[in-house]
Amino acid sequence: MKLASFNINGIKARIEALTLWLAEAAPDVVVLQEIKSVDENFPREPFEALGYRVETHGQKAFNGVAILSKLPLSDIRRGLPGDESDEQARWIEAVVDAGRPIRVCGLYLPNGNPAPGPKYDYKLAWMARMETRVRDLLASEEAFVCLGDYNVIPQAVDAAKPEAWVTDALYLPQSREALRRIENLGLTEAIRTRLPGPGVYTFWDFQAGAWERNNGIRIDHVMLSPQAADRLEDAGIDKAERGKDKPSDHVPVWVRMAA
DNA sequence: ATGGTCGGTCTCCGA
Repeated sequence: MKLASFNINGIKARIEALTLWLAEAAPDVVVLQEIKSVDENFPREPFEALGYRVETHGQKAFNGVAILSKLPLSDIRRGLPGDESDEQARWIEAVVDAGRPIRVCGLYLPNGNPAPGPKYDYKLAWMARMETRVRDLLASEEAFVCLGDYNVIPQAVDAAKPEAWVTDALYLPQSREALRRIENLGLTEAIRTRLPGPGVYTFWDFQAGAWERNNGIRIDHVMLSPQAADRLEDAGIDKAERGKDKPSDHVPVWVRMAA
């Protein structure tokens, strides 16, 4: 089974690039971030035509996540637990009924800039809530995967120019520490196990010729529970997508698991 | 040294 994550930066602008990639990469399940659409306006048809079930958790203009799956889904949940007042659509999860079930959590972690400030406080609070959710899932001992746009550069090796990020919410020590707290609960980051770097990136800014200069960062991650890590076969990054027509600023990341 | 680009949208905000 192949699972993927792709921050598409607007579903309406990405229908063509996304359908072309899906036809070529053929993931069984893909989680999307930044759909920037309400559920009612999400263009389901082109994806259903490719054999995908479509589950969205959208909001107007910003954020928004989705799961596309060729396999049946159950226990679909929208929103990260822990704050009833949080209206930002950044978390969706479901159990994929593969040969053995696996829970898939698709996440769009807050950017947090400018830091310090209320947006950074929200990022850190959101990460604390995610830590709680991961603790609860680990206690269940089920196989699960948390994948998406984490908006955290884990280490200096994960940026072409780490010195340019030292005051940025994506790289501040507190952000990286919060990410380590989650990972150190017992998760395995699948992409790094196969592609340790340096020079392995998942995002290149639209500005200042970042792609042409390979001025990238690694911020899209795939975290596996111990039971899921046992089933990891391969992982990768579809870097070529960034060089195609009308690309997102992120590229897809994927893992292949034993069924 | 600093400006540069996207997407979505109550013409500027978020990234």
